[in-house]
Amino acid sequence: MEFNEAKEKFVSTWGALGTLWGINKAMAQIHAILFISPDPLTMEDIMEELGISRGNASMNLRHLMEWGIVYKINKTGERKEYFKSEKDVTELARQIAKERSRREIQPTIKVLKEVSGISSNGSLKEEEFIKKTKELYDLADTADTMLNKVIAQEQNWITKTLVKILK
Amino acid sequence: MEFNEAKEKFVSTWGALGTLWGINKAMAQIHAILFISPDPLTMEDIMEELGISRGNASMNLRHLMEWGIVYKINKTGERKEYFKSEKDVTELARQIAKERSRREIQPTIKVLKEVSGISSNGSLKEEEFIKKTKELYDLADTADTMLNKVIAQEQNWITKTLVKILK
DNA sequence: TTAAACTTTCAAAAATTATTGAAAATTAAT
DNA sequence: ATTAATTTTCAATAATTTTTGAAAGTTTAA
Repeated sequence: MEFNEAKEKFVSTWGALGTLWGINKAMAQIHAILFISPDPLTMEDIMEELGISRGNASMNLRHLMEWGIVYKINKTGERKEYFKSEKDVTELARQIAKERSRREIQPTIKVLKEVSGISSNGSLKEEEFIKKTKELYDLADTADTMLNKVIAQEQNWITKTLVKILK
Repeated sequence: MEFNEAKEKFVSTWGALGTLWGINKAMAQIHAILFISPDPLTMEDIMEELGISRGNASMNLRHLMEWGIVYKINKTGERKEYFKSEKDVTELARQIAKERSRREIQPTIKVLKEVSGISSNGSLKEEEFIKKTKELYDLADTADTMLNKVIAQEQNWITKTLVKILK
């Protein structure tokens, strides 16, 4: 496989994965080309490389910046804006995990806590509801805590060791 | 908050979370009502409770069965089919993780391995491509391994302890 | 301050995904 | 074998999401 084929394969796979994760294709693909590019790219570069419109590029770059995984840079003496992605994969994983926890897991945990807190009238239906939503609450809370700890900036001895042992 | 309000809130939150995770709303909501129901439900019950069509219920029940988190049961002497969900949250998490790993992470890992294996012509572009896709490969592989180990059926001493320590 | 270079916004169009509903298929009892 | 109960399939429709493109907005330099 030569470079261009590999690049296309990578970009389209990254786009497809994004789609499965609720991130739109253009956003994931823009991230992909920035991630593998040794130099920052302009909006024009991105539009051309992916064959997408200016509006699309602009909006998705904004989203990527909101996620904290793409930065805008200005080259002195140049009018155009350049974009580059977070290059450290650990940091990338951390940002994504953080964002997903904030947007998805935490709101869900909040609702699970609320609804599992109702008082039961003693019926089987209500007892079961409370029991099951409590169990989900515990699961989600554990998962979220672990996600945050494992990904946390300061990797402590335990987690570092753990990664080695588990892998 | 009384039971019906709590139930609706739970069902709709579960549906919304599913959507964010690339699982359609009906599928997630069907799972939700089965999960909190003390008894198995018929397709009719599900259609009525969620206000969805027969075709929709049928297809999404099939998907849930493919995911291994809903089972069909037949009551002796009854024509109708009943459905019940996996009730053990640990098992639920395990099945979901397994399915996602199989459908999403593993195919991605495969592509990353392929594309990072090309031979470079020595240019900065190609060197960077190989370096970055290799890093992603390592990250995805580590994440997948950990996911599988932590969720694995036979929780060993290390993981059990770990969950306690991290939480 | 004007003009050129560039970016953002957003209504409309296109593409994708989910849902319906009715016909076809299946199942089980008579 | 026929019928009635039930489920599945799938083409058509509806809903949602993404993308476009051009007008409006910004920024910088002269």
